[in-house]
Amino acid sequence: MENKFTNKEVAALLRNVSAAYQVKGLNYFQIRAYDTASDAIENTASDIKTLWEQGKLDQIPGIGTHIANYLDEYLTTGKVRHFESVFRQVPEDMFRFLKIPGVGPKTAVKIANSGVVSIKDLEERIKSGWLLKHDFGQKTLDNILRGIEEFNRKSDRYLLPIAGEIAKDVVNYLKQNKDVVYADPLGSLRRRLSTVGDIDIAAATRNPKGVLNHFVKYPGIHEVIEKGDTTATILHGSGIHADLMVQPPNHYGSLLQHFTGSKSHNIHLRSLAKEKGYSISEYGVKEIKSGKSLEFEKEEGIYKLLGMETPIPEIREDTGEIEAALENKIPRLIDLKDIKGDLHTHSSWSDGQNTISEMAEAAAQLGREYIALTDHSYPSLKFEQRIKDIEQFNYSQDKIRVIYGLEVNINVDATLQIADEILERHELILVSIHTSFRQEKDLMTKRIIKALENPNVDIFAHPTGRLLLEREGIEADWEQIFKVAARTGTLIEIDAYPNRLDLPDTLVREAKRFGVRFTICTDAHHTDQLNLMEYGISVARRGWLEPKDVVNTLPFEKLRDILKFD
DNA sequence: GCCGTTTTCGGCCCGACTGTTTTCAGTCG
Repeated sequence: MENKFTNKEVAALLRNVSAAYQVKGLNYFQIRAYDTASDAIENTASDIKTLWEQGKLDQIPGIGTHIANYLDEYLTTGKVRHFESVFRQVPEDMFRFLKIPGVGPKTAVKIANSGVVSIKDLEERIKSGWLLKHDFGQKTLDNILRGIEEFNRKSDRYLLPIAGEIAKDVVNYLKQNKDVVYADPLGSLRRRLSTVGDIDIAAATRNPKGVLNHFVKYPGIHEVIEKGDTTATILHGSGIHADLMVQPPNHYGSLLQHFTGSKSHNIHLRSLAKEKGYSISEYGVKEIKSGKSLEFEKEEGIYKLLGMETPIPEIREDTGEIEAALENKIPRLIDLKDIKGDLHTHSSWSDGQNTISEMAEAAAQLGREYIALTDHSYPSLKFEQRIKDIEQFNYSQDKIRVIYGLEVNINVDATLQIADEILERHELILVSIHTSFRQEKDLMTKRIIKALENPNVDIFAHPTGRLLLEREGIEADWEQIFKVAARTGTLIEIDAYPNRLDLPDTLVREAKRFGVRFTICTDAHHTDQLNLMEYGISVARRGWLEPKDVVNTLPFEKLRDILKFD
C-alpha cells in the first residue's frame, strides 16, 4: 500500500473512481474529469496534503468544488462515503488487475467476475488454459500475459541517458533505410524527463510501409507488439518499448508536435486551437469551417498559427507554458553553453577515481573556467595538506582555477560532520544528507534548516537524496527550506548525476518562486563524469531556470563575490 | 465533473491498433 495522502496515492484513488465509473457506464466527461484531476495531482509539485491544510485544493486546475469536497472528506476521515459506495458496486478484485498494462476497467471486471483473485492466480489460470473456457480469446490472453510480464519487471522506467542511448541506436538503424527523410526521438526523451518509460520515435518518409517493415526488423528487437499503417511498437531487448510513427515529410511538423507531447500540453493546445477554429492532430491542422487542411513541415508553424511562440520541449507540460507562449513571455532558459564551472566534484582525496590535477585538466578541456573539488570531509582527511596541494596546482598553471571545497554530511542531530574552524579554512562548503534518510518530516526540516543557517555553508547538495529507480527522496517541508535558503543566500544544487537529478525539476520551479539561487554540478567521481552537466541542464530547463538563476554561469571573478572568498 | 475576455450552460483533443468484431469496443498515447 502506498503511503496515505501522498500525491501518488490520492491520484490512484481518483483513478480508481474513474475506472469504477467506466464500469458503471457513467457519462464520458464525468469519467474524464476524474482522470484529469488524477493527472493534475500526480503532476503538481505541491504536496496535496499541504495544499489541503492551506485550503488551496481548488487552485489545482481540474479540481472543482465536487472533487475538492470529496478530497476534503478523504483527508479528514481517511475515506469518502460516496467513493466507498461506488466501489461496492464493482468487483473488489478488479482494481488489482488495472495495474497490468493493456488491461482496462472492462477487462479487469471480466477477469474478476471469472473468479480470478490475484495477478499471480491470473497468470496461472491463463497458462493452464483455464481462462480460455471463460469467454477470453487466445490472443487476448497472450496480450494479458505479456502485460503481466511487463508488470513483473522490477522497474518500468529507464534513466534518461540509458533510454537516450537505445533511442540513438534505433534512430541510426532507421536512417540506414534510404526512404527515411528525417528520424528523431521524441516523447519524454525529447522533453528530457529524468526517467523515461518508453521510446517514441518519429520518422518522415514517402514510403511508410517500407519504413515500418524496416523498423520491425531492427536487430535489437525482442518482439513486435503491434504494427499498422502509420505506427508500430516493438519490445526492445532491454525491455523498453519503442514506438515508431511515420508521416510524409510535408506533415512532419505535426508529427513532431504531437509525439513530443506531453499529453496534457497537447490537450490544452488542441482546445485552444478549437476556440480559434482549427482542429489539430498528428496529421496536420484543419480549418474547421472550410475543412481545408494545412501542412507543416516544422512544428514552429503550428504554434505560430495559434499566435504563440514555440515553447522548448522541456517545458511542454501544461504548467503555464501555453499561457506564457501566447504572450511571448517564455524567458530565455539556461543552456549548456552558459555553464562556466563545476562546483561539486570528487578526487582521490576521498572517493573519487582521479587526482586533483587530472580532474582539473579534464574540466579545463571541457572549457570550464573553474572547478571546485569537494571531497567528502572524512574527519581523518588531511585538510591542510589537501589545501596546499590545490594551491600548488593553481600556481602551476592558469588554464583553470581550482576551488578547494568540502562536501560535509549533515548529521542526524543537525550538527555538521566537522568543526566550523575547518569549514572556515575552505573556500566552498557543500552540505548534504548521507544518513538517516527516513527521519520524520519535521525533524528533517529542522535538521536541514540548521545546516543552511550556518554561515560557512554555501550550497545544499542533492537536496532530496533520491536515487532514481532505487530510493525515494527524504520527506521535508520544502517551502520552509526554500524560504530559509532565499534568506540566507544558501545555494541549492541541481545534481546532474543521472541517477540523482536532484533537486527534481518540479521542486526547482517551486524554489525559484521563493527567490532561491542554484548551482548545477556533476558530482563527478571520475574525469569521464564531468560531461554529465547536460543532464543537470535538462532539469534546470524543465524548472524554467534562466542563466541568472544559476551561479555557475558566472565568470570566476563574479562567483567569488557571491561565495565571499578571497 | 470542470470551466468561462463569447459563455454559469453547453461544451469537453484526436486518432491508431487489436481482437473478434460484419460496424465496434477496449485500450493506449
